[in-house]
This record gives sequence, structure tokens and C-alpha cells, in this order.
Amino acid sequence: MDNSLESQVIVLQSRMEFVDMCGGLAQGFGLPRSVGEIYGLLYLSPSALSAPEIGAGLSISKGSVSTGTRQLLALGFIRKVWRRNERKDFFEAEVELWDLLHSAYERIVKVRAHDAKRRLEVVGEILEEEKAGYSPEEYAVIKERLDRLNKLRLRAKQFMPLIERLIK
Amino acid sequence: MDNSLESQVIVLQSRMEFVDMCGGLAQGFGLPRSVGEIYGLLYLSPSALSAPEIGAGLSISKGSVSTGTRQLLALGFIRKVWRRNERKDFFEAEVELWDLLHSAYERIVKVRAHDAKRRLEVVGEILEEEKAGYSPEEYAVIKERLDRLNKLRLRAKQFMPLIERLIK
DNA sequence: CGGTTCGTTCAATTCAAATTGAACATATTA
DNA sequence: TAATATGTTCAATTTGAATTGAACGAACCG
Repeated sequence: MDNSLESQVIVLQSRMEFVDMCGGLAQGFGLPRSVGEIYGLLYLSPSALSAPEIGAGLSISKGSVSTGTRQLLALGFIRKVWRRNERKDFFEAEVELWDLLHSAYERIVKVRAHDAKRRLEVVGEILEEEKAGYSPEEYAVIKERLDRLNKLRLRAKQFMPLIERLIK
Repeated sequence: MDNSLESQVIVLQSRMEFVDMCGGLAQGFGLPRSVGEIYGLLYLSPSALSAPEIGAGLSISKGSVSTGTRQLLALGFIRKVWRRNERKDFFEAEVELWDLLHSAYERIVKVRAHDAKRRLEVVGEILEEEKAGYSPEEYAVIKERLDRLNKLRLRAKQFMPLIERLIK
């Protein structure tokens, strides 16, 4: 699993409990558990940790550490830290979570909203093409339901700027 | 898969597209894809559908229909409809999505927030027990990070009533 | 140079969750 | 009563995603 000789980290139960909580949270947000665990370990770490240390501390493979840190870097949840005279990469957690969550909200909610809009439009277009395939009553019901959804979408959209202002 | 002789539903591409979109959304919220699909099929259905019709329309098994409808009923997203002289259960979609989403928000966000609070408390307790196991500096850092999280939690909590008022 | 460690990639494996389908109970009709 | 259909449950299977670990290239050291 790990061929280095040292790179041991003592992780007490309190930190492990926290790591576990972060793992669960990550899963809830559709991310791999290990990604949350890595962040949790780093968040409660007094100093930056190397990849081998992370692997040892969490008992996960080199590969998982590599992909996990890559994801966290991409999301901005952790940073690489350079130490002179050290070849290893070191990582530390970004602790300003509010900003991170705010940008995550931007990315996730806005993208999803946009996708939904696009897909609804496509459904509407196909519906028009297939209009002849439905009885007039069927068509009317389906059309009305789609309109209803679009109204809901607009209603939700209206609140987004308000909520953003609250959050910022 | 299905031993009934009739129970065919013609589902045109427009509806299928919509069904697929709902499946994707469901997955995004951590629900089985089939649950979203069932809701999608019913949402655009001019009339209530029986379980065999749902199974046929989506090409899924009796078992999936049974568990899927149970989940949707529990969440309030669909209703059972009784037809005289019919033994079958019929299902129709609840179309007032705003209310549904509002109560889903209550259930999910509030429960999660409460869990997080509880688990953070536990971590804090264990930390106190293990205080001796850390150096004073380490302990200070960890403590500070936990405090930081609790502040974030409180900050988020403050906004919840505001957002709720906006949504209602 | 060889020997060692670090980090990435990716094919193989493992694991969890969704889905199926068979068994069963219940209802319906003739 | 037998024959047929509906719906639930649950063990077995499938499927998809996360994880592993082996192979590789690069950087460092004696």
C-alpha cells in the first residue's frame, strides 16, 4: 500500500470522529467519502500534510490520495504548500469555508438551474413535433403541466439574487 | 417481468425525454433514478396510471414500481387514486411542487443541520477527554478550527428563517 | 549510474445501492 | 373451486462508482 518507511501520523479519536463526519457529509453531497475524509484530516491538522501522511492517516491507497487531493484542489477546498528542501507535495485545508460554500452554491445551483431550463425547452420542442401523436386533451394537459413547471422555475429564479445577497 | 396481458402505455419521445430528466434530477438529490422516472411519467400523464402501466411504460419490474411508488407516496409526491370497479391501485402526481419542495427543504436541511451540530459536539467532547494526548499548540489549533466551524454553523442558522420567509 | 521515494494513471477489484424476479398473500371472477 | 391478476417482500443479481494496486515516469541521492 505504501512503501515509505516513515510517514506515520497519529490520529486520535477526536480527529477520527471529525474525519468520519466529513466523509458522511461528502457522501451527502454526492462526493466520494474519501474526499471528505481527506479534507477533514487536513482541516484539523496543525500543519500541512504530505500525500503519504494522508494515506497513512486514513489508511487509503496512494491512488485515492492522488485523485482525492486533485478533486479538492479543483474545488478549492485545499491548497498545495511548498516546503524548501522537500520534494513531497504538502497540503493544507482552506479554512474560509463560507467563501467556498458560496462559490460551490454558484457552481452547483446555477449550473443545475440552467440545465433544467435547457432540458425543459427540449421537451417542449419535441412535444410540438409530436403534437399530432396526442389527442387534443392529452396535449392540453401535458402543455399545461410544462407551463406550470416553467412558472415554478421562474419563481425559484426570482429568489436566487435575494438569497445571494443574504449570503454574501 | 410482467405477466399481465394488456397494460400497455404508449409513451412518446417528448414524455420520455421528460422522464429521463426527472430520473437525472432524482439521482442528483440522492434518490434512485427509477423514483424520479416514475414521478416524471405520472407528472405528464393526463390520467392516473396503474402500477402495471407504470412498469410497462418505463420497462421496469413490478418490484421497482412497488418500492418506487412507496417512496414517492411517503414523500408526498404522488397520491393513490381509487377507481370504482377496479381492483388496481392508480397513481397520480402531486403537481403543487412548490409546497413539496418546501417541505423537502424542511426535512433535509433542518435534519442535516441538526446532525452536524450533534456530531460537532461529540467531537468537542472527545477532544476534551484526549486533551492530554495533544501538545498545547496542537490542541489550540484544533480547538480554534472547531470554534470556527461552530461560528459558520451559527451564521448559516441565522439565515435559515430569512430564507424560509422568502420561500413561503 | 543503480536504488529509492513520490506522484499519476488506469485496468482490475471491491463494494454499496438499485433492480430484478421468484415466492407469497390477497383479491376477483367464473 | 380453479384460474388469473395485483401488489409486497426479500434474496439474488446487476450495475455503477469508488478504491486499490501495479506499472510507469520523474526527481533525488549515494
